[in-house]
Amino acid sequence: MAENKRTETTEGRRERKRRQTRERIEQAAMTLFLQRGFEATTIEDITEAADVSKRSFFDYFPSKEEVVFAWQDAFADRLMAAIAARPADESSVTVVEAAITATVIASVDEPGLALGELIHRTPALKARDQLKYAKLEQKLAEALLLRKGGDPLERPRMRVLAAIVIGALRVGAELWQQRPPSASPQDFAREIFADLWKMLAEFGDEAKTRR
Amino acid sequence: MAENKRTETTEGRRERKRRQTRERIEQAAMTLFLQRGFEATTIEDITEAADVSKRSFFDYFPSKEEVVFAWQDAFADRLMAAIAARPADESSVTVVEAAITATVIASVDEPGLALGELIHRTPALKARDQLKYAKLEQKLAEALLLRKGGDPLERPRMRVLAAIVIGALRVGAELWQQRPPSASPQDFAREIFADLWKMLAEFGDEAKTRR
DNA sequence: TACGATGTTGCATCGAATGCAAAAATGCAA
DNA sequence: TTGCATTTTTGCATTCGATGCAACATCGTA
Repeated sequence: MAENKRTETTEGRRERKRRQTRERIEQAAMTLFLQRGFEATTIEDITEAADVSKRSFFDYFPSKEEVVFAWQDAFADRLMAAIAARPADESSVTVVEAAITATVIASVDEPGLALGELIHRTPALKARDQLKYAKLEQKLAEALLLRKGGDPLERPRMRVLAAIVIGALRVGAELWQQRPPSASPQDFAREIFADLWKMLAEFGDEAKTRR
Repeated sequence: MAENKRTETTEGRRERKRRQTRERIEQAAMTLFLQRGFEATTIEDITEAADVSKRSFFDYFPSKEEVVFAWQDAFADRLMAAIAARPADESSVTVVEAAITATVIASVDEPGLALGELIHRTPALKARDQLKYAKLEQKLAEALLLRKGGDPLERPRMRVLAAIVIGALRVGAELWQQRPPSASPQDFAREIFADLWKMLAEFGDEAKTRR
């Protein structure tokens, strides 16, 4: 396996080389994917470009798709950390807005946001992408529930809140790609959330005063 | 190689046999999937059980996964129809609740709901499953937007509403599987939506009266 | 230095998926 | 019925992703 938690050992040449190789594979794969498409790139193309054996690829990544999504675990981890960092007495709504905004802003420069196009036009990747959102939603719900003391009655409620917010994140990500890079991510996030809460209130009222 | 002018005739034996074969493959595949798992079932297992050649499988389904999800197109179609059937002056909230409730009730007896377990424990299928929800969400948003006259300003709003409702549908589907079959689907759907709208109003208020 | 642990590679193999062309089944008309 | 065109089914070869295994290389350390 990849990362091994070695307590007192200095990172030797082994670990360094391994990390370098991993990065070389990742780099080569990304370049080729963006250049000629995901399906049109074979594992052999990648390993040749990265100068490793075809077999070694699977020592670093469990599948071709995982290369594309490897970076995305970082986002989920950051989000969890951002949630944990909020004061305990804040409302769920406030927590989730602050945490997501902070995480998005911290991740907006990362590579991977450029992959949106590639993912969008590759069915297999699109499916995997949605799965990522689902996992994120699950984690978010769990983290929010934890703040509520793990009360089982709050569970569906937090699941729905997570679904709403991640849904907004997805829609927001789409809108972001269509906007020229003029607007700052801060303002954009603020606006998205303001709209979201307003909509929620409106939909709630609409349902309340109906019939 | 002239164009055939009389192809629009009645359904002959050809079409009938083809549909029968398709159903035979589907049936065999489902049985084997539920019996020994998705990955553990090869195409050859299926085609042997269905008594067709291995090659013919791909004449009927583009991939192994598609067999599992073939039935799900029907749900989306029904939902679209249910939306179209609502009076034009109803609010989006009312429309979406009525349409989804009707569609779920009409589909609750179908095979495929039994597949939840299988899908849940097969990563490849889980990804595909999420993609299905994404497509459904997209379609729902489009249908809702159409009722608003296609006003581009309403677009993000309807996208978010669709995300919320489909999110609730996902959570609801999970909860449904955990409930004993004592409660009727009608009551269950009513309860889910009542909770949903209440939550929306609460989250909206929470955001409004904050800071 | 020598030994054990870890990393890398080649090789064989399986299974999904596609292209192609021969063979079989079907529909149709004379 | 028979002959012919169209569609369907099948077998075969091939590509590619993925896995298991064993030989080989590299590295850290006793």
